[in-house]
Amino acid sequence: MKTLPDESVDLIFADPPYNLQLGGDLHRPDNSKVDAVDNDWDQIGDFDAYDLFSCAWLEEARRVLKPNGAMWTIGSYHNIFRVGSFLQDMGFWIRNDVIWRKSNPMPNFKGTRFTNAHETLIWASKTKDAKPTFNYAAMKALNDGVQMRSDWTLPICAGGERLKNKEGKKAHPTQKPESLLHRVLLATSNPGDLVLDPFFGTGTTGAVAKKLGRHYIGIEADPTYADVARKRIAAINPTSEDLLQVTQSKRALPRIAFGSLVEAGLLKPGDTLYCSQGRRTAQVRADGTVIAGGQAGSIHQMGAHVQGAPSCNGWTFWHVRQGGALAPIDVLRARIRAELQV
Amino acid sequence: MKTLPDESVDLIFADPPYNLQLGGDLHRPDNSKVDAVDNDWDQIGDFDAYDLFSCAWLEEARRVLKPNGAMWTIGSYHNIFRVGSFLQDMGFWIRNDVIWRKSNPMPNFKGTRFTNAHETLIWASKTKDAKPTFNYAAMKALNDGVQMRSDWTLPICAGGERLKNKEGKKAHPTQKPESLLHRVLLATSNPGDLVLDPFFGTGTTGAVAKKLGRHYIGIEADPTYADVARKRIAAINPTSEDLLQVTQSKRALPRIAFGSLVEAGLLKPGDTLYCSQGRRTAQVRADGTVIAGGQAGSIHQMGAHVQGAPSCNGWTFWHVRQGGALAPIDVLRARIRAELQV
DNA sequence: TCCCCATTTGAATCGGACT
DNA sequence: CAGTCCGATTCAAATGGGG
Repeated sequence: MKTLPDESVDLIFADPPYNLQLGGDLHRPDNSKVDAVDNDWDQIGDFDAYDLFSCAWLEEARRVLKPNGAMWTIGSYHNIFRVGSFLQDMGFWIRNDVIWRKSNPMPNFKGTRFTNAHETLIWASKTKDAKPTFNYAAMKALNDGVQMRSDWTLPICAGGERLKNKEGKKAHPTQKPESLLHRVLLATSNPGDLVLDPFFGTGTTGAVAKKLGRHYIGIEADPTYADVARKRIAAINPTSEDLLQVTQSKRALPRIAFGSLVEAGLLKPGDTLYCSQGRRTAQVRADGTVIAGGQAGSIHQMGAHVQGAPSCNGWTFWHVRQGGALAPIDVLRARIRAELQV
Repeated sequence: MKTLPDESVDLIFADPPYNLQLGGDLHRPDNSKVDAVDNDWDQIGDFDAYDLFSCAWLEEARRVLKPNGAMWTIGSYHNIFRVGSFLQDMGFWIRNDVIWRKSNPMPNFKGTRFTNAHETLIWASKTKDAKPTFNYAAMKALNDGVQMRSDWTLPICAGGERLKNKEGKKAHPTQKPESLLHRVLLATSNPGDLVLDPFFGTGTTGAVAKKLGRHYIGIEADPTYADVARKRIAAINPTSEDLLQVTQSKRALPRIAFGSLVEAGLLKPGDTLYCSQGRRTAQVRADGTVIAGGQAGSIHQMGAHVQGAPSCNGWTFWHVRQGGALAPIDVLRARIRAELQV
């Protein structure tokens, strides 16, 4: 990076080591072992060492970035707060933080935390007054005609896209999906621009840059990764129709948990639910379970329980009293759905 | 906050001002503890005051929080990276960063950025080794039976929930939705706990705490906001205690020794246990150990032994013959537990 | 060729009570 | 405080084999 001239690149995408601090081995409930990121390159050290490392590469990034260039970084809660603070301290101006919302994250196997289902990207310009590229209309088109939001729901890199080594194992433990880079490059660069990735890995940034007609520079310390990246990018046909591809955003009908009704205040803990006849009742608890017939469980389980049935759709079985009459709780769900649809 | 005793609160929810630069109406507290700031950062002018302010209230928060208490903060990209870094520097241990994904955010009117559609929360414990409350099973129940993720889709505070002043304008510019606090308090506190909100505003934290049977302390500098909060919370009827019980994790259930089953006569020495396929067997001994694969030990040890697995839950691995079919010995444990309840 | 079911896997700061 | 041992704990998507 030191060899690059000042103010020479249009966009930097940096996926630095996260400096994960893992304990012992982690096993799934079926006793299989999780293939964790325990590579040496991720073990930077304590916060002081990581801060020194971060400042060093960020200073170089700042030097080589054009005045109106785009600065992107990605990270998790382990490192992103530190990187974000340094960006601000150095005078970068944050335009957005963007959430990569994983559609298929790894679960929390021990039941100790929320599923770690996202990573955070930061899009910054070099200064407050800079005029970085932002292809607003392209983003809107990519998002079915409505403004692109700061949360992007994309699957993790798997299947045929995931590069394997000779042993059939993943070639890199943290390969990013091309869809993510596609959106980054399409949004904040133009064809012919020069893109720099100082942590190239297996070259996702280069692959997408080539497909989208951007030039690229990739820096990678590990020769094995660099070799994989070279072969990968060489196999890409730059004149293909890939240039026209856009990732489709899937907008499935959102699933609504019964607990959402309690959170939203449409139902309160202690409220009574009735069957359509009004003879069976259930009481709502704070976590979205209900008590009926002396047991606690979901609206579906307890609907089945009081009927002695194998299953039950609680949304249509249980009712609330509305102005003297009984209305199925499905009408409350419809109200939540209406709010969620922008 | 200075008047509160050390290690006295179970949960802190802090919604600090997001940025000194933008509002300009952020006043540094007169009693800010400058000597507590031991960071040696090379700060850029505008962030200095905000950092001093942040460190001051975070240090106090750390002092009053119980060793196993929960620390929550919320913010946007303007301030959350700084707050998150300070939390780490002070020794807080981040458990999750959580994304509040707004279903109805304000659009970006000028088309210059992505719609700012989320805010970031940080859930941290006081130290790495702390054992904070996490109601895993309740969160899973609230999310329709699947593990709660780190991204929460909830609408912004609007409609009847949004407090208005006499002129019909919003009483507070950044009132948080009760649904957000509901999830925070339900996940990481228990009924009877003491919740502190050092930036109380119009009292959303207090309102939800009262509804969920948590005690609360709210600190608010602006008397107008404090007045709104007092009236708002006074109008709330607390929920009766028994309905605040939430789905319990199995870890919270009383522990039953396998030997209890032998003592109670549910199993006899010499009885045979089977794996679910019936191919592996074990023999029960009088002291609650079993013999399998030529060795003797606990049901867990022998379950792991015959599978060649690192560990095993013997309660679900081993079965007994009941009327021709196989049933896990866990059903026998359930019978003992039911008797203990009486 | 298609459907079904079992298997595999992904940036993870992943337990806790008792001796 | 370290060691021991009980025993709780997973979701979405891709892959691959059998019918």
